[in-house]
Amino acid sequence: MSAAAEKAYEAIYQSIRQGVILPGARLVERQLCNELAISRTPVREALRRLTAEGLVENRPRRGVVVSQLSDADLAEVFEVGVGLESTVAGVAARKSGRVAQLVLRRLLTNMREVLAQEPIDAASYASLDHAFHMAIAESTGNSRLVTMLRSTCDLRVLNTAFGHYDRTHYERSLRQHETIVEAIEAGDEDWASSSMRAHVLSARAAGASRD
Amino acid sequence: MSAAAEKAYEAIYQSIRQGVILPGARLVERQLCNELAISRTPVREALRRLTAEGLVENRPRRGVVVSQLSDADLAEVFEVGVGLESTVAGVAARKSGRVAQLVLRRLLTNMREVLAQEPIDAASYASLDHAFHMAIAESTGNSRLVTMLRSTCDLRVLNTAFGHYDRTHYERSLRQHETIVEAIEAGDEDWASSSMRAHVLSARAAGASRD
DNA sequence: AAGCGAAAGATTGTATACCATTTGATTGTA
DNA sequence: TACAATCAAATGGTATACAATCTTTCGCTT
Repeated sequence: MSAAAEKAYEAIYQSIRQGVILPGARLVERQLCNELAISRTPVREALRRLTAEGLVENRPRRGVVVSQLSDADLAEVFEVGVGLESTVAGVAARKSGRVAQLVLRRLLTNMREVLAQEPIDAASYASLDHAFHMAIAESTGNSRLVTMLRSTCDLRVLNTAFGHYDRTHYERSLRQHETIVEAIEAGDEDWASSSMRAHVLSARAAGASRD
Repeated sequence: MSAAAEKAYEAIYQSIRQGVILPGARLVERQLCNELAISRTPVREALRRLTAEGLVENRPRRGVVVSQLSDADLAEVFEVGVGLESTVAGVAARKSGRVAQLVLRRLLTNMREVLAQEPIDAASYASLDHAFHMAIAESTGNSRLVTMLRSTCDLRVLNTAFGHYDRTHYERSLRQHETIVEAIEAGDEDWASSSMRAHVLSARAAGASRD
């Protein structure tokens, strides 16, 4: 993807992830062209890429809308997430190196600091949580795992954001994160895989679409 | 994706999967336009989609080439495959219905018939094997699992095709398929998941990029 | 003869024009 | 007033023209 198309993708992607454009909203090509000062071709390219990643849906001849996940959709995403994340954690336990593990430790520290505040800054925690999961994926050195996980994480973040989380939930999440890091540092594949699985399942049980 | 773009995608996709276009080959947009009698826009759209799926790679300003997987790439694909396929099998054990299971039985029968011949028709078995794995995925009712699995299956099929398989390998593959179906029919998630995992790992061990 | 450099050709990236379909509004009628 | 038919505006799909960049080749110099 080249300059203009990349610019369009990044702009739209960030707008969706940061909630500037809400689920259900319609994306009109010519409108995006004006805002970004580029032509339709790269805009369409960006939209198709977002479609492939599941962030938007393409109704033929009717334009694209930001994906609005039904309960069934969310269940699908979690089903993929449980399998994918536990696989990722297991591989990370086998293959992650020292520097990657230091990054994870650093992220844990930052998360603790966020939870030390009152009230809790949900957006900050969400951002750190996302970074945490992606850091584990990247530590596997498997670019395909990274891509797939990014897709499911983005989808989970789409229609929610720790809305129902209280302090208890956050602290449980942090404890689980700590366990996962310990398992990865120990190089214990099954332990890492299982604790990540438990982590994702508990997030689903909490009714949040994200952990 | 609409008419022309869909046509382009399907044509290029099939050409790659059936080996009409070999890995490493360059795909020139104008040339594809002439062959398909459509303009560049839908051709480019198809190429981007294939890029997202990993079947082709896009070198900016230098065109797209059919993906040629290195050993490291293949290892990545298998790492994803092991996790994804075992997840799929587990979900299938929980959710697949009677008709889906009958389809699997039918595929087993067909595979047995292929192996009853001498010499073994590798292409036929490969086709049935692919259908088998995709049928399990579809029986989960989870469209996202289907999409992801299709991607990894296609990649595995890309640079090989049972080249190193002898009759022993084929028969082992068939036995494993039978076990997987039994586990799914029994509704036993762990059994299904484990036997699928074993199946994929044994395929990797056999040195083939496909099972 | 070998190597470097410039120009020409080929090919991708971007912009725009045109066509087909959808959407919505307006007007006429029951 | 309610409904339906029709027409206009909006918008996505496709084709094509233009620009930027890469590749290759040909010629010049050493």
